[in-house]
Amino acid sequence: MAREATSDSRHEILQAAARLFQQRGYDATSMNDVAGELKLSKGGLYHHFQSKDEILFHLMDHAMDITQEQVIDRVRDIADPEERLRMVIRLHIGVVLRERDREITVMLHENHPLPPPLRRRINGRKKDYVRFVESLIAEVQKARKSKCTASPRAAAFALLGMINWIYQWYRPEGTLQEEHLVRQYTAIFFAGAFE
Amino acid sequence: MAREATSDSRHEILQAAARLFQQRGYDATSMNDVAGELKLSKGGLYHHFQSKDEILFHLMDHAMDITQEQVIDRVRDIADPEERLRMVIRLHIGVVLRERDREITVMLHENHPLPPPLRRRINGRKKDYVRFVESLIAEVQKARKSKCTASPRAAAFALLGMINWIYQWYRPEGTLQEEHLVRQYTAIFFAGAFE
DNA sequence: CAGCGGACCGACCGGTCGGTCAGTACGGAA
DNA sequence: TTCCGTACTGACCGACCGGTCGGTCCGCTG
Repeated sequence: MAREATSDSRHEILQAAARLFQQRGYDATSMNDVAGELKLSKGGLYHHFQSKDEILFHLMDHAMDITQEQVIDRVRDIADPEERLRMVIRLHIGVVLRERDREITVMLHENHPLPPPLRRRINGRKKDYVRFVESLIAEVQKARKSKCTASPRAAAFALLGMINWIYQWYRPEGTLQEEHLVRQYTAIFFAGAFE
Repeated sequence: MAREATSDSRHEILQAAARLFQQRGYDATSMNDVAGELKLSKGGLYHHFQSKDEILFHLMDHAMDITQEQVIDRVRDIADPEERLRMVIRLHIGVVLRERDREITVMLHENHPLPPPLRRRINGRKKDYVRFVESLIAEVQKARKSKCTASPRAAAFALLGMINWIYQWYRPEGTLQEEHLVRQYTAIFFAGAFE
């Protein structure tokens, strides 16, 4: 009971913080701003978290949890590597665009220097994800017996770059909708922009 | 004389600010930090610029000048659209990686809310550049008589995303060097990751 | 009922921020 | 020599920052 209430509070704080950090940026958001969003004082905030840094860390760590659950775990059972990669592209775009998952864009954008141990943990998880995409690309290249002009590493960075950059320009009310984006990005990555 | 000296000072201030903003971020860099880099007091800084915002604006505006000079102006005389696009990719990557041009990554990363007129000017110039790339892609598609599976707009965003994201992970001491990057990104964008 | 402990408030801390301003040093024009 | 504009200093301002702390409220347990 008590534990759950605490956990709920922490979760609500993280949600409010994610929304504000995404809108105004981490540095430009004060702890008073976060407290004001909830029915809480700044002091009350520090009952749940030790520091502003800790909030950012948990936000980012949660963003990596979301990526794990919403992307990696959901493609595990797809046998064909190419289909798996196509689904990764679709799901990863979905996670970046989903308005509910604001933690993702906060994690993508903020590079506030966390205390080294925390920073290492987040960076490690990010690198794991890059390696996951990289090895999947390598698998597809192998299955297709392609000439391998592109190294899996560079291809992974290119793919993650084009998807992760979306948050910089995407507007839900714009003409480019999620399904179009998925199809076009997939086509470009698999066959280039001119096939 | 006097005007040139002033102009020189402003330029030096912008350079120092660009370096610090890139390293620590705009919000985390104080005007004292900037002054400390030069032989100047904070008050002296305000003799050359009205506000911290104004420095950021001129930094970003200069970043767009660099893009204009180092990319757009240098491909104007290339007749073949495909060759022109290949050169744009090469030059744009060069600008993002060049350590001298720190303004570029500051402009790419910071989204501090500038006063609306200034914000509009920067956003306008950014959009102009996207349109430049977009129309170049359309031209290449036309010349190649390609089936046009990808809309030029989405392709432009994809290309700019994969290139602009580079600053997030690139380390000069790493194994992926500029020339490799240029060749692989060009290959991927033209023919996909598996041809 | 007592009393304990988690949740929370709000005043407060030292420090830093962006920005201001009176004053000064100085080079050149008159 | 006087005077003026430019470049610049350094002390200073009010606002606000992240974080702390003594104390209060209240539901649960015994």
